[in-house]
Order: sequence, then structure tokens, then C-alpha cells
Amino acid sequence: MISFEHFKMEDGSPIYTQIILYIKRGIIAGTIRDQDEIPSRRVLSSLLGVNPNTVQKAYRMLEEENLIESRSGAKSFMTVSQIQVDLIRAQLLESNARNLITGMKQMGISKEEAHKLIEKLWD
Amino acid sequence: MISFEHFKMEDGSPIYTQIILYIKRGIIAGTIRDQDEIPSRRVLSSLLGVNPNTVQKAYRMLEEENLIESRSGAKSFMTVSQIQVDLIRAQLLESNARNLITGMKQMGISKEEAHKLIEKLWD
Amino acid sequence: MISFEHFKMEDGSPIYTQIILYIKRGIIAGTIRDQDEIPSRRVLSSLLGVNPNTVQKAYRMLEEENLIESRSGAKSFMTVSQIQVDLIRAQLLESNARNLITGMKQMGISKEEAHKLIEKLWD
Amino acid sequence: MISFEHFKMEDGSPIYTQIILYIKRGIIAGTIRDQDEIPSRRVLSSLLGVNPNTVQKAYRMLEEENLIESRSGAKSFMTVSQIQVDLIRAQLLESNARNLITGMKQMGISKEEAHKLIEKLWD
DNA sequence: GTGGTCTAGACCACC
DNA sequence: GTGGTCTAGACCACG
Repeated sequence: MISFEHFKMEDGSPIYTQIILYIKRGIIAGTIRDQDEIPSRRVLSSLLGVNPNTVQKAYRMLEEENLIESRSGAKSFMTVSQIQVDLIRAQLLESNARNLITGMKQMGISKEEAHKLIEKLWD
Repeated sequence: MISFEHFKMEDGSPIYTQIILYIKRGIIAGTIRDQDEIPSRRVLSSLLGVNPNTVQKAYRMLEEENLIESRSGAKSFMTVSQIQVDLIRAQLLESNARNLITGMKQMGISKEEAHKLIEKLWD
Repeated sequence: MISFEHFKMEDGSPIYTQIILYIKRGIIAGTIRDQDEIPSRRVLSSLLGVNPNTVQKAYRMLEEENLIESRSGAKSFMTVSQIQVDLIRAQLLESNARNLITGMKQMGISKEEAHKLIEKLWD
Repeated sequence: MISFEHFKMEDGSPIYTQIILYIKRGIIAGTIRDQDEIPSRRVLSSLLGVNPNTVQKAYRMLEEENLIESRSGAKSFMTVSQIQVDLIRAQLLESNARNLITGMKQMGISKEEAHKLIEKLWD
């Protein structure tokens, strides 16, 4: 059963995308693996204090990406191939870094300053 | 008159926030300065191809932050004190870097890998 | 659900300010309380015969004063602390009385005459 | 020549209405009388620091109420009959008092409290 | 159904 | 021409 203990809701971005992102990042980190069971919509929605529809939407979109599979009964599982991991990893890493880079550039911050800033704020 | 030549619309976030962010980043970069004239909502809206109200919303929110001064019938100007610049700079830099850091951490990426990635993608 | 049955539109001042003022006065009067549900913009706009956007503007400004809490898709509620009540009460009472006083003074009306006039017109 | 030394611009209501109101209150107070000369648009606009058009608009509306008369040359004069004074007095006094009363009532303030408040704030 | 955003365009007060 | 307000109504994300 995959865990949501490190999940923290932010506002600004929709909750369902936050759920999707949390799961994808877990996949990349290796904390969420192929065949892991995922909590039911009801369980997760009460755990996160959000509407069941919100969870359902996140799950549906992950299903459409073939990252979740519903099997007999109510249980659902992750279905993650190595190819998918690599793809998601590449996508997320790049988009994450690009966000920083374009922002820093628009603010006139040099690469060196950016490195320093990360060094300072990283834990 | 402040320039919007480098403004690029993305989707995902509201247009008015993109305008606000563009201006704030310009302030930090030093390309937008105190007492600079800002384009009228008509001018900017036609320039960006958006509705005048969208521009107005961005301007009004900047006015609420005391970054813009506008009077009915007259041109509008930036009113940016050094204190504001410093504050905005700190806020934007930190949030920008934090986004990267928390994302990378959740993905199990080490600080060193993050630095490498930025090095690779910068430029 | 807070009621707008006593709301009367005047002209001269923007509708959205009239809505704001009506709600603030209701807070002071105690007829609008913390956690009261507020009508949706659709409901109120059709009730008052104004555009939904006009209602939304009033609501948004009240939200910026932390008097309303709203989340997308959910109902909105008043969030009124006693401190806020006291503050608004002081502000509105004083401005209301000052308007009369400065007007009367400019017209050369004495305090006693003003009292008499109010006595005559009250009810 | 009628004096504008006690004129104070507020924001919230249009400037031209403030000018009109100032003159009407002066009429009631007796400080502005029939046949008094009024400053030219140019003079008053520079005195108040507003646009000549704004002054012109105020004057035009007062002319439409037959309170101002343009005579030979550029000079204009007040033309105020006792009937007009009485009418304006009644209108302004009542509207001024009614504003306070309806406001106070909506805030759940009793007549006695209103009297006390005026007593406290009057000079 | 609810709020958030956006378009398209109008009128007004003011400069 | 400029900002402030408003109408009329649309689409979307969300619950």
C-alpha cells in the first residue's frame, strides 16, 4: 500500500494535480513501485481531507497514463514499467529545472548565483 | 514606458498572474524601475492579444501591492521603492528555488545531481 | 445563509461597494455572523438583478479583508472575528457620523439643530 | 467673488459633484449669496488643481439648476432666490440626515447611541 | 452547483 | 486617451 504520509497540500495548483505529481515523484524516487496497492478513493479522500471526486480525477488521469490498474474487486495497483519510470523521470526533472532556469534568467540572476542559492536553501 | 517584448504567454497559470510575474521579475532584473510609465490597458491588451479586463486585473493587483500608481484619466506609473525590490526579490528567488528543491527531494535527487542538471540545461 | 431582503440599491456609488457596505453593516448589526453561509454569486446576482461579476467583485474584496472564505466548488462562508467586528464598527460609525457633521457644519447648521433634525426624521 | 478656501477634495465621489455640493452648502450657510461672482473655470481649476473640464461640468450643472448665470464677458454670477435656498436647504439637510439614519439603523445603532456619537465627534 | 478566469464591449468621469 | 465600473455570457476546475 503506497503511503501519503509526506503529502502536503499547497494551494495555487489544483489538488488532483498535486496528487498526480506526488505519485509520479514517488515513482521516480523508488518509493512507489510496480504492483504497489493504492488506497481506495474513499480512504485517500478522507486521509487528505478532500472531496472523493478530486481523488477519483487524479486516479482516472493516472489510469489514462497506464500507471494505475483496477483489478478484481475495489483494489487498484500501480503498473509501472521501467520505460515509464525513465520517461516520467526525464519529463519531471527537466520541467522542474527549466522552471527554475527561466525564472532566474528573467530575474537577471546568473547561473552561479542560482547555484549558490540552491546550496543555501537545500536543507 | 516599460516593455513587454520578452513576454511569452504560457498556459496553465492565469494570464493576469503571468503579467504580474513578468513585471515583478522585471523589477528584480532592473529593467523595470520606479516611475516608469506602464502601457494603458488598451495598449497592453492589444499587444498581448488578451482582453483589456485581464490586463486591468493584473494592474489592479499590482496597485494593491503599491507597485503601480494610477489615476483615472491619467497615465499610470510604477512606484517601486528599494525596500519593495528587496522584498520581492527575496520572495521570488526563494519560492523559485524552493520549488526546485522540494521537487528534486521528493524525486530522490541529490543536491549534486540537481546542480549537474541545472548546469546541463542552463542556456 | 445571510439574507439580502433589506438590501436596496442606490445609484451614485458602485454596486459592489453597496454590497460590501451592506454586509459590513450586517456584521455590525449582528445579523451577519461568523461562519454564516453567503449566497453564491449566481444566486445573489439574480436576486439583486445585477451581473454575477459585480457580485464576485464585492465578494473578492471582502475576501481580501478576510471577511469571506471561499474555495472553488464549495460554498462560501463569513469568517468574522470579534476584533474585525470592533474595527469595522469603529470605522463605519465614525465615517457615517463624520459625513453628517461636516455636511451640517458646511451648511452652518448648529449641533442642536442637527440633533433636532435627526430626532424628527428618525423613524 | 465666492471663496473656495474651505474646499477639501475627498476621493470616492466625483470632483464635480463635490464642487456642486460645496456651493450648495455655501448657499445654505449664507456664505454664498445671490449675485456673488464666481471664479472663472480657469481660475478655479488651477486653484483646486483639477482639470478645467471638471469645473466646467460642475458649472454647467449648476446653470441647469438656474443657480449660475453667465453674463456679458466671462464673468458668471450666482442667481439664488429665497425659494431656491429653502428648497436646497430642505433637500440637503434631509438627505444628509437620512444618510446617517439609514446607515445607523442598518448597523443596529439606536437613536440614543447616534445622538451620543454625534455629540462626541462634533468638534 | 460553485468559484476562477476570460472575452467582448459598453458608459462614465477625468485628463 | 485613460482608468473605473458594469453588463452579458462563456469555459473550466473543482466538489
